[in-house]
Amino acid sequence: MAKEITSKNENYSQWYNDIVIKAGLADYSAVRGCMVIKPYGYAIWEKIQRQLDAMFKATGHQNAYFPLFIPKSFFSKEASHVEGFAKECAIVTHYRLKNDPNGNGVIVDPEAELEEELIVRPTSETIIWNTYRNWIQSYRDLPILINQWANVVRWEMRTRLFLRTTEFLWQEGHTAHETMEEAVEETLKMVHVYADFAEKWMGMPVLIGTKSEGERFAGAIDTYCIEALMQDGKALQAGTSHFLGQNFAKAFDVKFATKDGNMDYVWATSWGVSTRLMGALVMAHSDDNGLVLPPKLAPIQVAFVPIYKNDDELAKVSQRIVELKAMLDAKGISTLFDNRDTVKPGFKFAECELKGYPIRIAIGPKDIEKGTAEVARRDTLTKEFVSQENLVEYVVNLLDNIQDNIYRKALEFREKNTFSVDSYEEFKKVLDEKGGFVMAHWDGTRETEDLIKEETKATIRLIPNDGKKEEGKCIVTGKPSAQRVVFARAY
RNA sequence: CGGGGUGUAGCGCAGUCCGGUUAGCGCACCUGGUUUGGGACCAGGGGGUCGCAGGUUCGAAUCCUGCCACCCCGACCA
Repeated sequence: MAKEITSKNENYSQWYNDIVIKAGLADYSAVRGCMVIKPYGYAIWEKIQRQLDAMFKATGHQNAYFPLFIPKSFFSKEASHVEGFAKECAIVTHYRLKNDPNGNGVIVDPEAELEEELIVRPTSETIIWNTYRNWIQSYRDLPILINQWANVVRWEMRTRLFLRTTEFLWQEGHTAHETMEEAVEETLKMVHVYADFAEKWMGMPVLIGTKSEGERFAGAIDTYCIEALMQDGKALQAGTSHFLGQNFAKAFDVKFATKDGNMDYVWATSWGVSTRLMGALVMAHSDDNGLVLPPKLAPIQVAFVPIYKNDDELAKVSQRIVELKAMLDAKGISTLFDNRDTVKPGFKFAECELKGYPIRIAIGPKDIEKGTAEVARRDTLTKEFVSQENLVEYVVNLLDNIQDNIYRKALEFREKNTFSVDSYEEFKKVLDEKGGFVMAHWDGTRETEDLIKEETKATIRLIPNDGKKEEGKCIVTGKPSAQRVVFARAY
């Protein structure tokens, strides 16, 4: 098979592409900027979806589905929103093809032009708020807590598998509230749901904070986010939650009768994570041998590899594996018995590592004799002989252990790559030599933010929500600052 | 949208500069056998409109013109 992976140190982006392609997560497609998510990759996405969906339901949300197409006029209703997305919208102008009279296949039928063009949604605030107007008359109709799983299209200049593609899958929550306090609370609640998910399920530590003006969602009053650090020292925004104030309610005229008989505009939030999380997952944990998956999101948690020299041995080994597999299955562990006779064990071992199965168990004739099994863990690449009697318990514990260890490693990496600097020179030096998160004082102005971005390519990833107040001076202007903010070069 | 690169079998490539049998190689695939505790070996076999369209020529993967696609780097963005 010869699935050589480019070394991470040699060429990080090639390493990333190699893993995505060779581990079978995704494939390039015939369409520019669009990818095919392959079954193994999609299985991971399904696990992500299942857990997040449960968390949304547990916080009182329901799923619904809104149209892919949005009338162009909706976009002009919220000024900053249009400005944010106008440059990357795909537009439907016609609804019919016809045979080319010159015989060159089909052409767009010029007769079939739409009266009003449709925008392929880059996000759904406009269509949803246009709909909510009809659903909300009184405070009794509130809150509305809806989520949708959908695809969206943003016409990007440059694409990267999972991290940035023209079409991607995501979920977007859109809620409507009676008061500002309630909407703010919802916004914060959901960013914490994301943080919880990232840390407990993906094994990926994240910072929680507020976006600066320059990084804020188009149309939001405040954007909260979770931000993770990738192994190349670049930051990756992994989820956002927006407090939209009354901006969309005003744009779409969504008013409600309050308890005291007045009319008021509805308060809104929206929040989302996308298949970009898949990219984050790859870059957070994987190594030069391939993918490393946290057990909680691994489609296959334990792979069995039989070792044998002849049919007789195979029969004995298989029988034992089937029994052990059944015991693990009964514990809710997803297992694979790799009994292909077309490849050798060594090949299977390499493949298990490439695909990131957290645990691999090899059983051969000697194990049958001794009542043991060779248990290898993907995260540390170490192996140990375990007695078959204790195997189930051992595996159950080991899966937890691996989940913890992956998180701990990532956390350690982030801590080692988070720096505090007090001068602009030091700031640039750290960025160039080490990367990572750089904590520095900032005077809070858009001008300084833009200047730093222009000169160093680093952006303010977030203003920490739990940030310790600390008097200091802006590294660029020397103006007073109340707390450090997090800078980084980002994806 | 700027810069660079690539397009030849499923994948990775050679061949292109300097046109000339039947377009090669490795991996993968198929058949048979031997193998199987870290990416097996031997033998045989199948698979190609050389990205597309024109042109030059007795003859084009190779030269010329145009187009298309994808990747990488940058600006923009989740």
